[in-house]
Amino acid sequence: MARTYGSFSQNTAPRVFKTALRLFAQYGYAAVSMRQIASDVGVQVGALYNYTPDKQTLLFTIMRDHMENLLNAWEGRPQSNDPLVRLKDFIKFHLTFHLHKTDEVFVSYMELRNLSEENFVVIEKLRRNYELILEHILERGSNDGVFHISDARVTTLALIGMLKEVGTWYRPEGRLSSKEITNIYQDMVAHFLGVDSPVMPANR
Amino acid sequence: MARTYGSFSQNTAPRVFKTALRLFAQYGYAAVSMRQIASDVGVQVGALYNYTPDKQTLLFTIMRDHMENLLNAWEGRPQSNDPLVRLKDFIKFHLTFHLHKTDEVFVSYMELRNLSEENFVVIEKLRRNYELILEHILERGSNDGVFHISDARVTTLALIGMLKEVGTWYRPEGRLSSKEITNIYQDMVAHFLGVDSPVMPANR
DNA sequence: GTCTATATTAAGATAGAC
DNA sequence: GTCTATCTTAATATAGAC
Repeated sequence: MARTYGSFSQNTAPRVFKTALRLFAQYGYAAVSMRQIASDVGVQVGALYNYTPDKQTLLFTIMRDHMENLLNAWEGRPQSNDPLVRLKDFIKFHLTFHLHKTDEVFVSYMELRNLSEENFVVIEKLRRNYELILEHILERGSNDGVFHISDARVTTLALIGMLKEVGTWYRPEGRLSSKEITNIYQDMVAHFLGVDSPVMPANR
Repeated sequence: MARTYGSFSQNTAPRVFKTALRLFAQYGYAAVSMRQIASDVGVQVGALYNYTPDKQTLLFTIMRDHMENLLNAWEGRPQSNDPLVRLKDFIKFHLTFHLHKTDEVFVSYMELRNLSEENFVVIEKLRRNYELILEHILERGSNDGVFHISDARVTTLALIGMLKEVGTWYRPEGRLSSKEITNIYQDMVAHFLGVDSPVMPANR
């Protein structure tokens, strides 16, 4: 491929999105300028507009890609019929994904209000679909008598809150590994849902 | 008091801070301009600078006042020596405060990264002090054998996540009243901590 | 205490050269 | 595909009149 105007080109597209993601996570969408993104990528500001029609679309693309990756990754997994196994699978999946995609998760949560109305609708629907995965697992387990839940909706949201919180304090070099955290959470949540016997295949 | 330049003045100070709080909560600090605040207050932009030296201080003042109100309100309460009573008191206090100060809570959580370095240190310390209230209650209850906790720090953070989440979905006109939510949470958390007997003085 | 006017800086986005 | 240069708009903050 021919170089254009003396600059390296074929890697720019992914670098634009990665840089924007990192800066949005650190400073917030509204506080980051296109000039700052360009500077960190190592191009002039005009070049960015080869990769996005505007700043808003840059944010939207980042959030949509993340949510679709998340949903597709879950759908692509083998699904157990046992509610407790399914729940533990979900916790492991959620934590693995979220502890390794901290910027994406943070931006997708924090920048909802900076989406245009039409973009917000799209992202909110994807987000809701993800919450429904957990909600359905809980409903199923509750109906089967495996989980003991007083108010299903409140319990779902409380669990989501618990799981979301992890992203705010986890550090790869911290006291607990992502595997240890997963185990603690799996036990904590099972206990929380009043599961009778904690006897389970280990390290599922 | 004499009116100045044909305008009403004595109410402006609180209105500036209330308006800024509302707009920061809705659109985010970086996305809100001083002009927009002035317009909503009903003054010209220059008038704002009678009440704050700059925009940053406006944000800092809002966050500091909120955190100090929160801590002072807790300190001013009678404190029980029974860990479970204390825990339920804290949950009730937390939810009552947070369900009625949604904007303050939201801004204090979302805008941390828009504080200047020196302002961040002050707010972070206040935030940490608040978390420590719950952490100490759990430690005490754990030592007394009333609560059954595997990892104290993770449990504290999980609980904080659960409690924080409430602010994102509670609506005064929603299905559950703030009183009902409080009861559900008190029971859920007690169960979560493995408290043996749910027999408690009601509506504490 | 508030106004109008303005200084200064920086933002998003585009045009046209290479 | 990227550059430089520029258009247009809007931001924070200040000065001085009333």
